[in-house]
Amino acid sequence: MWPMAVNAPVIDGRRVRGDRTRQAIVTRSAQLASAEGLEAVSLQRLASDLGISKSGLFAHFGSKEELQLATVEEASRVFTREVLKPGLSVPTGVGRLLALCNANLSYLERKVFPGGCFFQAATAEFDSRPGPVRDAVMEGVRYWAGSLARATREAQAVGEIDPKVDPEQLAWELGSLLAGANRSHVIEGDGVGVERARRAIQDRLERVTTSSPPDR
Amino acid sequence: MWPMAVNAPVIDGRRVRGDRTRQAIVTRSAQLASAEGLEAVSLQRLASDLGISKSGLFAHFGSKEELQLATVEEASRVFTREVLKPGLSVPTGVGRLLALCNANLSYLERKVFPGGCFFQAATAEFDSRPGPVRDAVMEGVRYWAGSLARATREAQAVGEIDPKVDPEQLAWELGSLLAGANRSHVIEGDGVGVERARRAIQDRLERVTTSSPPDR
DNA sequence: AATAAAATAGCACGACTGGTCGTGCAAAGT
DNA sequence: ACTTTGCACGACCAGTCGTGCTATTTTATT
Repeated sequence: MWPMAVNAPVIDGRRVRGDRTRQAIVTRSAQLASAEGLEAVSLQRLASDLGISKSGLFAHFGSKEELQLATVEEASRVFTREVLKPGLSVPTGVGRLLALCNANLSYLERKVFPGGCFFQAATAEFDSRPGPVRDAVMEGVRYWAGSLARATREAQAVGEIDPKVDPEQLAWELGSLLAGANRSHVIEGDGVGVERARRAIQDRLERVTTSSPPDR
Repeated sequence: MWPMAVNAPVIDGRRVRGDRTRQAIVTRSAQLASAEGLEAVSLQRLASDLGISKSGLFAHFGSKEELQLATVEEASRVFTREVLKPGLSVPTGVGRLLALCNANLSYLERKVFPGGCFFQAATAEFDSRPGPVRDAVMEGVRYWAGSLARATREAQAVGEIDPKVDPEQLAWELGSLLAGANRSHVIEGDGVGVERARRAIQDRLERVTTSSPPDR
């Protein structure tokens, strides 16, 4: 009966049904928003899509902005689970850097969000619109960029990347190539962009990787 | 008095004022849409911004979709004037390829569109929304990607780029780096992203440029 | 100066928006 | 068995959306 019940958080026996509904709402909201935009997903649209009433949906959030914030939170959880966690499970070094990139590309290929990367869509939509939603989106984006940069610095620190390269610059380039993969993947539909990004990243990393560990 | 009147097309003495108004409308529409999105710019918003009535504005277009199409057309004209024309004025070769990239970066720095590249914003908004507007946006995007690819192939044909590199791959990477510059420029506000892109492109081109013309 | 035509303004419409209200129902606690 | 609590519902609000229809003003031609 309950649509898209994901996690039934039976904390101490209370608030079972409501939380399941709420989880289903933010999950579907994130999916729709990745394709159509956060603002384009109206309460009516989302409610009828889930088979519930608009007011029943709205009761879970004090305002539409809070629904949007909850949606961004949900997207953050998904991104962490699907990209950050698998990437960071690889030991520090060029391997981890590559794993992060590949996890991102895989997350695009598997269409975890049907409209491509949620944060890329949300960034384009809210970049020039100040407010709490924009701040939440930006926090996610910055965390991802920071993770790439940190992984690059660490790979350099363990001697696997030429000490002459600027790690921030390298991380920026990798991030741009990954973003380009998302763009191509969404507008072309096929996997050409992802393959191009994979090759570009492989090339770029090979060029800065030290052939052998320094002191051994 | 007339805001941003560009071309006053006094063809045979008729339709002077109306065309100026129409031009002012699409110009402002493109500016606003680059920052807030094409759909977010309502007729009311645009009309009051221009100091005219909503119905007076609407009379110039049969529907909102036609206004959006006219806006995309205007953005195409601006992009051609500000990026394609200056870039293609440089002779074929790596110089032209670099000129195209630099023209794009300059167009970002000069904030020709206050919300960053119009087509990048429009792509993100309409990528998953079929229709004439999406088609028009995609045509512009594909033309730009095609121009980059053609310039790359030509530079290779005149022997300035290593014949072993895949020109489509190289052009894709340059396009992604330029898109990354726009993203950074919009969300960070400063010129760091543009500088990163400039350096990355310089590096990437230097690496594939043949040190001297082949047969001489 | 008179007239035709074009451009703009005024107004109202149906649809939809985010948001509030009171009500009913099902489960939990006593 | 009775009460309390939480969740979802339908009806409704004021406001805005795009879009027509009609009037009024402005311009060009005679």
